Amino acid sequence: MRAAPTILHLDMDAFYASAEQAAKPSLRGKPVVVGGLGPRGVVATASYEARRFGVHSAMPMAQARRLAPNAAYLVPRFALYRTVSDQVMELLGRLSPLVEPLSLDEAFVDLEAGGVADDSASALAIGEQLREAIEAVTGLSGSVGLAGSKMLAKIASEEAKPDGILLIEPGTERDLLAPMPVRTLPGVGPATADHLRRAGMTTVNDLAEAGEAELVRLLGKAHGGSLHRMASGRDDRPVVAERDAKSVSVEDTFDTDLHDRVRVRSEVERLADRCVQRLRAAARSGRTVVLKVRRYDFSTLTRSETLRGPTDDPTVVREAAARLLESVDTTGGVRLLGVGVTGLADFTQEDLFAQAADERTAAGLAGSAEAAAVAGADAGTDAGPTTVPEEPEQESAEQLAARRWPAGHDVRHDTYGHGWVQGSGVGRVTVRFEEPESAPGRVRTFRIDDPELQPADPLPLVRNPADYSSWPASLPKSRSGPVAAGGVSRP
DNA sequence: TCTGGGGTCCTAAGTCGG
DNA sequence: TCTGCCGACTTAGGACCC
Repeated sequence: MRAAPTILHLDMDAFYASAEQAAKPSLRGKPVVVGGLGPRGVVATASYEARRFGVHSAMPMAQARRLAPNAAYLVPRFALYRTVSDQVMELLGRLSPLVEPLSLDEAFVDLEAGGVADDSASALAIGEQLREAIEAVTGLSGSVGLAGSKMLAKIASEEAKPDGILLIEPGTERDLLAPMPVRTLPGVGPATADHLRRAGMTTVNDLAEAGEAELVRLLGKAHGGSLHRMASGRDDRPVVAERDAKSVSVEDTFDTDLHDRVRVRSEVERLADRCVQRLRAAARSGRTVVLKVRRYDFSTLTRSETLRGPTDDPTVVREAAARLLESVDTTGGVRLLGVGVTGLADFTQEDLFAQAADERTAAGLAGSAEAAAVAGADAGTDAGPTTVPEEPEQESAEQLAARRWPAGHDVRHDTYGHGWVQGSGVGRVTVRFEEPESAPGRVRTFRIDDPELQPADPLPLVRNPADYSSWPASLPKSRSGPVAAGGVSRP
């Protein structure tokens, strides 16, 4: 806990849904739901208009459709969100070398380390300027929380939502926290909240008064201890700029459960290949291979195998995953499969030699020539969160149309210009022709194989953004040194 | 109508070596 | 050599986060 409220938490408001509304004028002011559209999809983000119907994230899509049948249902477009996120993070990087992104739409900033704020007044001023800058550059709104610790800054931005700013003055945090429900604290989810409720604790004050020993007894050393500190308003976790990933994993939920063992096996190998592609893209290698299986009844189990050394060889990972699958009973059906790698190491030249030596040994012993094959595969897949049809070869015309023309994706028509897919089915695709800065546009319907219609890249949400290249205006001298040493990357 | 995908951290039990 | 203890590591699962 520091003396001045100089930790800033930024949270973009209903990020995915707001980005879609900014991209599609006809959706502004309307309920928008972004998420997986398959039979097992869930809501990623609901616009505030959709939330009024009771729709919220993590809710099954089918339930959302019943609550808000007239909302627009869109598939997420991570490329667009990442572009906007990069713009936002670039602005944050101007405030401090210490920026800790939590996701595409959220980050902590240590304003003190940036030398841009050292008291409440200057922190508030910077927070307001930041919100203006984000709005001007991206067209979207974000909420800002300011406090002396990460926990309180995050609680503050949550309270400020939507489109607001809130500063928690040091000295007031205990009183502010006391009446809040335990779920407010980071690390308290449904299970812990239930546990605490059974012990008679429902508010943050209950936790603070229970004492550390009691919480440790209930929840264990690490969790109980940290919870008691949080409940007492104590949180000295630093803002950490760059942390290395500790694992890489991919998983797929299937539209219908898999029963065929051969099919299960081939899916595992496909996932292993995708996992390795990601691993290689990150220039890492890993030592422990993890297989995840979710069965028909939603019971989930994992099996792992630790190799003698780190690898990024697709054959090695594929075979390890296949071995792990042998120990899993899949009768009854498989709902989800996942393959991951942990125990990550930086990919080094030595690894390359070791790898090659291993492969020669393996080839020599087992006589397997393919072991040395290089997996240059780079399919550039961007599957998104949609679930996988069980039998691609038996796909209906409807599914085919949805795959070629995903709801919400951009298109360009030779005659009518830029638009987005409003829906598709029975050989037809419906397109609304509008752009981020146009008036709401008109809808037209085409055959799904209309040669004039092509998929298109998202357009920038703001065509000519205001120039923030010299923001914030007055930079204290302290910035020149630490920035270079701190190593925050700015495009 | 059930319940995504990508992660992190913690705990507990078993094993192994010194 | 036997026994006990400790620490490190592996494995599985659970909770939580966005």
